[in-house]
Amino acid sequence: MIKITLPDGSIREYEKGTTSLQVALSISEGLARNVLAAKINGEVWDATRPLNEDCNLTLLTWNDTDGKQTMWHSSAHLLAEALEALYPGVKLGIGPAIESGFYYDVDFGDKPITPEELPKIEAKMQELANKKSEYVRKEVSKADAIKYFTEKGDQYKLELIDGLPDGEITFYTQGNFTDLCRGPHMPNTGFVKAIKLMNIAGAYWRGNEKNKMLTRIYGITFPKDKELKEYLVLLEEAKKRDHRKLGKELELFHFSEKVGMGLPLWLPKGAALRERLIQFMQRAQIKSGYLPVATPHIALKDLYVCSGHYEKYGADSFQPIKTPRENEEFFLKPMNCPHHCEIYKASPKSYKDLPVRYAEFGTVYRYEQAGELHGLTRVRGFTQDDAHLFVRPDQVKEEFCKVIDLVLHVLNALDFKDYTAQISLRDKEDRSKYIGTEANWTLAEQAIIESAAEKGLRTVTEYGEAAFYGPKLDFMVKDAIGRKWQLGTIQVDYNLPERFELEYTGSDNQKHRPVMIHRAPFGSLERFIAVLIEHCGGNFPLWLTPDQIAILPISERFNDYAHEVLQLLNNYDIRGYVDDRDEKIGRKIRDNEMKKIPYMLIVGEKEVADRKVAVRKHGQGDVGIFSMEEFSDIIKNEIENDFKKGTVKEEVK
RNA sequence: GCCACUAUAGUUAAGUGAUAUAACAGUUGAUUCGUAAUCAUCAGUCACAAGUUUGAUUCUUGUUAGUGGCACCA
Repeated sequence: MIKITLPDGSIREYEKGTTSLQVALSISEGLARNVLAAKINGEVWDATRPLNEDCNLTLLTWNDTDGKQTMWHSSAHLLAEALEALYPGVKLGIGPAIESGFYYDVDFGDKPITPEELPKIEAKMQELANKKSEYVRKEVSKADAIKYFTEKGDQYKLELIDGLPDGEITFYTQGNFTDLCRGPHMPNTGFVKAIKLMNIAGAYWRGNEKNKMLTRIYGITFPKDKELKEYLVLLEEAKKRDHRKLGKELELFHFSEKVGMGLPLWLPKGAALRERLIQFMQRAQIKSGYLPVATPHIALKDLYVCSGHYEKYGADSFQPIKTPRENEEFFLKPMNCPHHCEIYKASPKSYKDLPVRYAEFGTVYRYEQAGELHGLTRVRGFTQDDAHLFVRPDQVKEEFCKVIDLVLHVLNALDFKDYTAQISLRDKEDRSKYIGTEANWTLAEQAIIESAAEKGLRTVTEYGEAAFYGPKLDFMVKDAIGRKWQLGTIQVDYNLPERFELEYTGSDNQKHRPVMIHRAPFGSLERFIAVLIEHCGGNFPLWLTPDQIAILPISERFNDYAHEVLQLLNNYDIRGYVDDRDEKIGRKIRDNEMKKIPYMLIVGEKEVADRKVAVRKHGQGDVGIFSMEEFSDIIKNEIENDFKKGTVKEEVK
């Protein structure tokens, strides 16, 4: 007999070799019907796998993330089975579950499939699912595994087997399909009741661009048809928040083929938004002891040779601009840091001067490959809210923590709650791509890890994601359709001070090397605004929105009063416009609702007589009649509330 | 850059081997209006280039740009 501990703490005894599914059955038949997999001592197992020792057991259903993942992974196998049935001779790559659904990478040989064929594949999958074929796990020797796939002629699987140790290889079979797979899988294919193959894309085998490109088919499955429908509706809703769509509708920015791809043009309303964000950051930075600096858009090649950027990115940058006579080479600036190093060097520094914090809204240009451009999130010309802190080694952690505060101030002020801080460290094995000494890297990595822990950030650690010159802490936020983007970034750099031979005089009267911290709480303004648009669905916080109010005269007769109201409210720092088009009030309301204007002030006979305004709030409707002073208080309070959430400590120096 | 798909007016779309349709936006005029679309009027386009064809917006090829991925991201 073995003892099985259930999540509620109760312990039950079963015969050795009992499966999780049988355990479920002993609890309730309904539960057993819904069990997709089981978590055994924290590890996800097939529900049909025999249990031979005492263990903790959690049954997993569709309501558990791991349950969903199991079903989606099994669905990938179902897709593969359907593909083998419909397209004999296809070669299979890998087919994992992903955050929403699954994919399978397939080599169709010389006859690629088209999106029109997807419904046919879906139908086949459903047909196979309805057979309720069991997923059967089998441990195989490496030799047998190689034999099987050699006979099948699937070189991709053979390549995968090649990298696996003998004795740890398992096959899973359902129906007529057998795949190399670690598992786990759901008990049988019958759980799949709704299937949607989303799209087809190319993907390099094993993610290496030197390898062949396989066809990747993305799909998702559900245990109920209703859930699929809901999911598709959700996707539609998300598309409505796409910043590219809203940017057009709200007249924020524009791309022109004539100007060039990836080069955003900011329209007046978008520019107004940008300006507000810049002001917001400038205020916070002044409080935190930053010194504004400004640098040109081009610099001599030598600057980037010195910084190391030329060696690393020279070939993948916009190519140099040459002077006609001297033939000097200038590069468009891809970073602000080398310039700031030169500013640091412009005067001798004492240990008493540090930390020095140079801040610049610097516009930089990077040659991004055509295929990677995406709305405002990935562009070729963008503005960073960049700053470089030159600090003594003993100040690194304190300064790092202060920068985290600043980033949190930004995220709080804009109501971002769902973010993760990603700690990017060196690749564990390959260290050839990094420059700088082992000791400095270790110091920097430690500083980041400790600061993040001290600030209580929710972190994920990624090895191999560090910049070539140092580790970093990135704040990752999701867009409307779940794609993750890096916003704020903080990076420790021991390399540039070395390369630029930066120094300060210590209390010992000796020369010392400062440490540099790169930081950009927004990251790039372009990307930040893109994510912000999607985050708030175009309904910006009142302090930020380009137009806070629209004044709507009932008819032409009240236009003069409307303009007078605007003038008065301008004096209270409230901005907006008068909608004095020759339209009926219903029309004006509709149009301004669509433009997501936070407050509409309607003025007619009564309002003129009382010198008041009828206030209508976006998305809520009529909220009553107020005097200008009362209305200004409403606005002021709302803005204050937005800001109460974030705080920046005053810098005392 | 790679794989696949797309390109019709400012926007969103319909359609065709004989130069094309609608809605909204825009113009002009009427209307002077009380909380999500007043009526009428006018105007404007088949991304670009080459080819096939009596004839191409439609078919083919190329270019450019966009979309979904992959790879890349100082």
